[in-house]
Amino acid sequence: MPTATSRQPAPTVSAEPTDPSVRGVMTEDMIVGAAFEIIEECGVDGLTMRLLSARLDVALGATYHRVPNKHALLVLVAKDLYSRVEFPATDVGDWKSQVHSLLLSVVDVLSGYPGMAAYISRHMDDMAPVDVAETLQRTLLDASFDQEGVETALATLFFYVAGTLVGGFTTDTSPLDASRDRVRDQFARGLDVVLCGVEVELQDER
Amino acid sequence: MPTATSRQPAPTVSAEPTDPSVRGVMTEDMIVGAAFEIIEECGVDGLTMRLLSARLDVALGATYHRVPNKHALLVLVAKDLYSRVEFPATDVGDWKSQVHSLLLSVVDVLSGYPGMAAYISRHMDDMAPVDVAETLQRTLLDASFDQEGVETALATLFFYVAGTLVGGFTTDTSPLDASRDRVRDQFARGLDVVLCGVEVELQDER
DNA sequence: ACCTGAACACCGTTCAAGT
DNA sequence: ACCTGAACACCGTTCAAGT
Repeated sequence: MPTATSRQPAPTVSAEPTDPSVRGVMTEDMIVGAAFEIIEECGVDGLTMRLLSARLDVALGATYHRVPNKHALLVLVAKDLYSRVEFPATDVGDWKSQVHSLLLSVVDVLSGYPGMAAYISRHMDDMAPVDVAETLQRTLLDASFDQEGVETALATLFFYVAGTLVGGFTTDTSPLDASRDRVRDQFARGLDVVLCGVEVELQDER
Repeated sequence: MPTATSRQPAPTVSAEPTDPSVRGVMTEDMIVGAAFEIIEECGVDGLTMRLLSARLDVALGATYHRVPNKHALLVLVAKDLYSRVEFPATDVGDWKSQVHSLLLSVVDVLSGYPGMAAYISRHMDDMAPVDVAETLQRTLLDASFDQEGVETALATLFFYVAGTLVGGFTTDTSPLDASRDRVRDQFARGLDVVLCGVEVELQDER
């Protein structure tokens, strides 16, 4: 039975580079975990290789021993975030509700880490959410869109989501959960507007 | 007769803070102008107060004598860019085509300055394009939207535009004009999809 | 193999000192 | 009033040196 498929829970990153049973080693997971904490509190702009090292209680060089640079670290962070996105069941609801809940999950996952979406948007080459994109594409194709329609719909949805994440949620430290909820609701309403436009586009094609 | 109203052309910034006839003074306009050149070539990330001062052939402190800090400079740059946006005539075409051409002008103006849209998105408090927002609001109200509908439509369009600007156009130095045109076309198609959804929303209200 | 910490080449911003 | 340039407090990244 095809149910909702979330991937994995917390900081899971690639294969184990070092045996975690050994005491005193600093794994990639620990670095990514600490990075999450800092980004949550101070945003991506507040994430500093020095601050990160201090929180891990190691020297600056030790962090660089596990992670080649800050960008690579943020790629790992993004990958981990994507693994938390919940993919809706393919047999429940129409394509619109499936796309709606998938993208709402994306926003929920990313909106808790200020500046992350902005960083991802600026580095789409390295950090594109391929699973999400492929799922969206499949969903639209199953809904009998043709290739060109899928392309337009995907780009439109994509830019709408990116815009909300970058512009809607304060990129700096926003301790106001109330405003986050308001933007979330606004996003959901606007998403339905966009999906409505996509549907009309679909009807024109058939 | 209400025709297309562009504001002013190139680097025009506020009132004159110093008499430009005096030799040897460095006006705010000169700083903003040099900033434009650098952003065009190197993006906002490549704009450095030192590089800017070097291009103006003055010491670092001289730049800070005219402009309080880098953020304030970018606010001036944004204001100047907004003045280049072309506002469509209110008596030609329907509301959809008016919104379409206004937002296309916004994209045209901002897409030439890599990283600028991303910076604006992160500092909406200081840098919101008020004229554009007000014009959009009036256009939608004239098209018989109610207050709530206008709000949703505005937010949706806004986020879509922001997403395209931040994600669609490479934020770094993109010497490929071909890809810029492709993204522009894609934006225009997606914008029609969004406007289509907005129109259906309007019909539901009436 | 893993970690340390000084060092390098940058930033934005400030400010005493000059003209 | 306007400008200079050294100085401060940061960055990301590197790398000889230790264990």
